[in-house]
Amino acid sequence: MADSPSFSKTVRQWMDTFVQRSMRDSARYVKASGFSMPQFFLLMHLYRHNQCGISDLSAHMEITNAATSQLVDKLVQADLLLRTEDPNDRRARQVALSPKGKRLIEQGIEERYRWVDGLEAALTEAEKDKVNEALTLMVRAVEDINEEIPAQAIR
Amino acid sequence: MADSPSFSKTVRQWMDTFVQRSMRDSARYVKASGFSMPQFFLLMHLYRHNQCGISDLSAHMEITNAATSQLVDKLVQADLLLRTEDPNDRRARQVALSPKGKRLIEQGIEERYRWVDGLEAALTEAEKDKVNEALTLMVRAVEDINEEIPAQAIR
DNA sequence: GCATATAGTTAAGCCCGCTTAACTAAAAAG
DNA sequence: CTTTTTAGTTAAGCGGGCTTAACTATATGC
Repeated sequence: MADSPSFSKTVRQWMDTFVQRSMRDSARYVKASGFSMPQFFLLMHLYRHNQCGISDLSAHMEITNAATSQLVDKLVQADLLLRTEDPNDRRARQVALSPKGKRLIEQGIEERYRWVDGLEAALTEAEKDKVNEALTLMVRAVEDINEEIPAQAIR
Repeated sequence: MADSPSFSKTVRQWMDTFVQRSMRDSARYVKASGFSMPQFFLLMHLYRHNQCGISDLSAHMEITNAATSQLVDKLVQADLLLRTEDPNDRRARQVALSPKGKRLIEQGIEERYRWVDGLEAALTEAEKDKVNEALTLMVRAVEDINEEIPAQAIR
C-alpha cells in the first residue's frame, strides 16, 4: 500500500475509462441485437465454457433452475442455443451455442474490440511493446490470483 | 495491422479477462444492493456528470423521457437522487446524486477495485512500474482518440 | 425393488422497465 | 398577447425476468 501509491491509482483510472466504455458498448450491442442483458450474459458464458448443464448456468447466473430453463428455452427457439440430452445422465441437458449464436457473439466481441484497436494508432512502436508486455503481466497476475482461491470463488 | 499482430491479441485477451470480471462484479453488486441495471447505469452516469436534466439522461440511456422520469422518480423516493427545479428554466429539472446515492456508488466502485488491488501482490516492483507506465500510455491514447472525434461520438 | 435425491420443466403471479399517448407548465417566436 | 415549441409527468398496457410450487423423469442408496 505504501509501496507504490500511483500503481493503484493508475489501474483505477484505466479501469474507469475502460470498463465504462466497454459496458456501454456491450449494452448497445445487446440492445441493437434485440436480446436482453441476462440472455447476453448467458450467451457469453457459453462462449467461454462451450458446454454446460442447466444447473451450471444457474449457478453462474445466480438464478434458479426454473429461470434458466425459461431463458434457455427462448434462446433455443431463437436458434441461438442447442439443447441436447446428456448421454451419461438422461436427466441432464447439455446446452451450447448454435453456429448462429456463436456468430452473433463473436460479432459483438469484434465490435467491442474495434475501438481498442484504434488505440494502436495513437501509440508508437516502442509504446505498444511496453503495453504489450505490461498487459501480459496483468493477465498472468489475474490467473495467479484465481488459482490462489480454491473453492471460495464459487460461493 | 501487419505491424504488431500480438499487440492487438494481447489487448483483447486482457479485455476479455478484465471486462468479464468487472461486469460480473458490477452485476453482483447491483443485485446485492437491490437495484436494477438501468438504475445502476443512471447512477453511474450521474456519478460522472454530477448534474443532469431528464433529457440528458434520456439521451445517454437511450430511452424516452417518460421512462427516465419514472426511473428517476423511484430513485428519488429511495433517497438516492435529488431532483430540483432548474432556476434558469423552470420547466427543467436538475438531477444529482444524493449523499446516500453517492456513498452507495462509491462503495460499489471500491468493491470493484478491490480485486484489482490484489493484482499488486502478484507483481514485483519492476513489473508494477511497467504496468503503471503502460496503463498511463493507454489512458492517454484513449483521450487522444476521443478528442479526434468532435461531435460524432454523441450520436 | 422401493425410497430418496437430483436435473430439469411448466405454470401462476409479481415487479419492473419501456413505449405510446394525453397532459401540464413554462419558454420562445410571431 | 397568442401560438408554438420544449421539458417533464402521468397512466395504460405490453413483454420480460424472476420466484415459488407442483410436476416428470432419471439416477442413486439401501
